[in-house]
Amino acid sequence: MQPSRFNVEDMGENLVIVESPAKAKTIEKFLGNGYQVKSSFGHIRDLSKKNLGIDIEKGFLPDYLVSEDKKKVVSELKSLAKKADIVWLASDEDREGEAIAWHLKETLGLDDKKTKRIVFHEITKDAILNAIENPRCVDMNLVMAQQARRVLDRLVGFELSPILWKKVKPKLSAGRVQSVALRLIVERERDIQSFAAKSLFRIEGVFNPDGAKTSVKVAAELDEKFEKEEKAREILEQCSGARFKIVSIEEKESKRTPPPPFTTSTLQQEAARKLGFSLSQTMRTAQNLYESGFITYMRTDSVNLSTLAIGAAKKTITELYGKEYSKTRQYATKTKGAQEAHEAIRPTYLSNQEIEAGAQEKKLYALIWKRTMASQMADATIQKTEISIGTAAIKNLFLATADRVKFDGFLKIYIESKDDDSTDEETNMLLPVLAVNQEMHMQTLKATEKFSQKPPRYSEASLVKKLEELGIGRPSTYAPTISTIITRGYIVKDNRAGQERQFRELRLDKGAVVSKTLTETWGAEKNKLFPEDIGILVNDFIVENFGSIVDYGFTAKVEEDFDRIAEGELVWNDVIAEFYKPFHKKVEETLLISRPTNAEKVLGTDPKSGKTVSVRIGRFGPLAQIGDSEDPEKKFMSLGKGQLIETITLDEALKLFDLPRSVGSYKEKEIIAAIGRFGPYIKYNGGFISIGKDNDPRTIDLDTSIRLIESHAKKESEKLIKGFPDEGIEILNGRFGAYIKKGKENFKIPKGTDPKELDLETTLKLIENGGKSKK
DNA sequence: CAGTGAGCGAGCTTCCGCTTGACTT
Repeated sequence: MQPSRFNVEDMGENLVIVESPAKAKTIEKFLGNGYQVKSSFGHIRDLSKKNLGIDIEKGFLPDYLVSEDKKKVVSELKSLAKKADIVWLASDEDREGEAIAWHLKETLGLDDKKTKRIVFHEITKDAILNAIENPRCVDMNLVMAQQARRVLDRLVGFELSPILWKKVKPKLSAGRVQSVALRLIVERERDIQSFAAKSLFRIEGVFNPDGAKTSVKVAAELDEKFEKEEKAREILEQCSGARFKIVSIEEKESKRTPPPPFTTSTLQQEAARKLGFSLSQTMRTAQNLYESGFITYMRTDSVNLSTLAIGAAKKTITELYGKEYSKTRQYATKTKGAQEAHEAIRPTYLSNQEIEAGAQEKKLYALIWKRTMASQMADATIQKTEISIGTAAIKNLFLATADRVKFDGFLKIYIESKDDDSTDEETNMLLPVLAVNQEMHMQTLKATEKFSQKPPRYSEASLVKKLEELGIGRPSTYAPTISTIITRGYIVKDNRAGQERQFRELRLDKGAVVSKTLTETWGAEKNKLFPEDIGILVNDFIVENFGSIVDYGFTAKVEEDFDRIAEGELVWNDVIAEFYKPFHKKVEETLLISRPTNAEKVLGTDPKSGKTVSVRIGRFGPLAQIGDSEDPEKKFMSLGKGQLIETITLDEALKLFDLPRSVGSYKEKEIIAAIGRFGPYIKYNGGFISIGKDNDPRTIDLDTSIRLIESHAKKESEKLIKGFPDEGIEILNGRFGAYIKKGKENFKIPKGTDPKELDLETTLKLIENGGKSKK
């Protein structure tokens, strides 16, 4: 099936190297005989990890090494390259891709004569054959721009992190991207803590055009809100018994356009909002879809669709919904610093509305299919009706609006979700036919106290959105960056219970205003990002000393320089030198100034003992302390979940010391209740039993504790399936099924083996060749 | 694998971006 111009005799042996193995497989099919397509699995070399991996004296000369896990790939590519007549470097067409091509050329020892650099924007036979006919050389300006990026990140990361080890705690980290992500979280938390909610009275009435005859209702809201309850009451009183009529009716038509196809960032956001997926879940599932050939590449910042895909969308939309639903659109990427080496994320075959795959894969595929299709569909036409209702009794007007979809267009299959989960207030989906001056009967009227909303906490997905807006980070690093600042203990992804708050409601009832105080729950958080004390400490330290690095515009600024290096207008190590001189000076200064990074905060005095109560970060995390450091009787307690040094009150700190507490005794042994690292627990007979969310260690009673102890003992007794005491081997029932335990190590049991039937010989064999599980 | 909270002081930790497996007690 191959075209004659590419037959074996003409071209000899050809080796094509791409970045991803899934891509390699597809391309090999298109090229056929004489072409072997292999993958480099991304970058093959990186800066040495010893010291900086950069010789600053020699103009920031990088010391590149083949990474340990890439040695196999590199040696395989080397031997294939030796046999090949031509090596085609087909890595992505962006800064990183160009660098990969150059590193391959250097590492494989390819000479210019037999090396060709090619790029293609879509994986179709035409595009690939066209690329092969138009080869070029490796663009060294672009490679040097990547080198500048790499060296800058290494300098920042490997000079800032050690300052933290010395001043705060070992193993901490800082970097151009992660430190900004942390800053966003810490600053947002402070905004939330300092936010003072204001309340306003909102007045809502329900009107009916013909008294009690029909059930058609118009819900309308007064065009003014009031700070004072008395003012709201006054309005309600004035409206009592008043005659209302329609003052105006306005009709407006508006269009809504579909959102562009998915990029990594928008896919992560929508999968979180619509499917409740975490970032890592989305990326893992998308990877599966990509490897099975269902979707295009999932790490992209491009909203571009190939002409092939646009054609397929037009055909499928016309078939499924009719010609009037199709509208061909080309989207332009607006994101800062986008490199657009790939297409948008879309189904490889748009005619496949559904696929055979796992449950998560199916759901994510359906989302991608709908979004891609919607992006090629017609605008929706919305008819908006605005009615105002007035009375001679007050100067204000009541306003009612209704949206009616005249033509659904793309809304037929896709509605984009919003970040804030504020529910839309009752809207009138259908307004009855009404006329100006028509009389309206007031059915109900009420005033409700509504509080202003605090700024929303970031979720993983909304943090990615913010980072992308700032041009910080890349599609391949959004999820790992957030994982890093969680692993460092800077932030947590957590749920928090809401608090109760009272609000007032006034209602007009038979001509009189009746008021009551009601209670609502507010501020509950699910899967949101919260800073931890150590994160706040590290952030403040970096903002104070290295504000320019965590400036929200820093990355955008250096990206401009990288672009100019790529254009050949600047020399890469000049750019680095200019940055490094003042940066390194500040590093040295900061190391010299020994400053107390961990000053304790005094909360007040313990009324019981008269001793000082303080909070600080200890060796094992944040703690509260009663009594000063010289006090031999001083007491410590770890802070609980959600408590921060910055915000904890004296009362909250004192409460911590209510635990551990003795619940009573059972079979002559004492039961102690407390809160540990894994949540609340009771301790009995030397063992720990988790008591779960439903029990509070401060109030748990003896009966409940005994029940928990008994059920725990029963579970423990069922844990041991079999034992070989002489060898110190046990076969146990664990969370993931049966496993073998020898000493402190665990071993797997292959599927299909009945653990009860295992004899010593096979068990020993399993231990010997069976994969040891870590830890 | 939980309740601690000082300690002799070797050698280690760490960045961002490109890619997939190996792995889960």
